[in-house]
Amino acid sequence: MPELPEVETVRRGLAPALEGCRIRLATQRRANLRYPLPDRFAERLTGRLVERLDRRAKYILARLDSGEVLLIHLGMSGRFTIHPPEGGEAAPGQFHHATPESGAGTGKHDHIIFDMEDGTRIVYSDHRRFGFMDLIVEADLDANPHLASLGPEPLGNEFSAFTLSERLRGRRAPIKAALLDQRTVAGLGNIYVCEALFRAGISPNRSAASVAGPQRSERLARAIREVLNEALAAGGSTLRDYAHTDGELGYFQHSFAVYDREGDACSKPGCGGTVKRIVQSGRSTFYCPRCQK
DNA sequence: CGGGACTCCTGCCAGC
DNA sequence: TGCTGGCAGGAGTCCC
Repeated sequence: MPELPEVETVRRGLAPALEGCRIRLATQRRANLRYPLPDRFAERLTGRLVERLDRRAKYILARLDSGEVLLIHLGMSGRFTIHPPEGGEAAPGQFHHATPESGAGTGKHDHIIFDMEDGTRIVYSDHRRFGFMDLIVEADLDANPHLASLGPEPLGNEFSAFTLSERLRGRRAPIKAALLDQRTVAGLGNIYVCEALFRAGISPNRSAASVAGPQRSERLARAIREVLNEALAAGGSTLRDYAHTDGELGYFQHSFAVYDREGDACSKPGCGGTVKRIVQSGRSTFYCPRCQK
């Protein structure tokens, strides 16, 4: 689920339940996710006020009144569900709005539980456990290894054709691999890299360096911003009164032009090509060999 | 250093 | 129906 648009959607969904709210009780049901949880993880969260919820790349950052930041990465399968108090009403904008049921948070893969002061229960579950959480002193945040080497936010002001070009120059790796590298641009994953390259008409096999010129880098930078913005809009628009807990977010998956569409006719008007699947550094790439050059 | 292969973990689905 | 292999939205580590 989680590339930038999904993580931002999750952040927005969690915000009403967390921002300005105090954690009455945090519970960890195992000692590790992808990595060991920090010492006394649950105790350090219990009683804390969540002052603000931010996002950087694919990370969610919960700033706490203790001066620490709870860093959250959803990995491949990390999910939050929000369970309003019995008899309570879901705030507008909440997602994964589960019907209040005792037993929420007791599933096999429910690893972390936040019981908020107002009775809302927030459950983090992650069946593959590629996600992780950490607690970091706020002053040390920028130096944190997870965050320190991240490239620019693609929807932020510092991202442009020029900054993209600078980060592609001289790199011999395929552009597909370079874009998955979070040091190039932060927040892209397999889906949106495929989609952005399709929109830009750039072959995933082309070397990163060969995309560093002004024309291609401009097209690619624009395509990245476009696809992320559209996905964000699709995710956000369907989150309101979203009533499932199956982890599906938004409906942008119906708008994929190439991702998971092997064998389909290319959607570019007049192209006539067929979407192909190849494997690059162990991961599927979908593209149209006809119009992506 | 850059880049590619491998790794972690579990679930699901197609194919036999 | 049941088993097997392949694949899944990520990214750190190791090795050349």
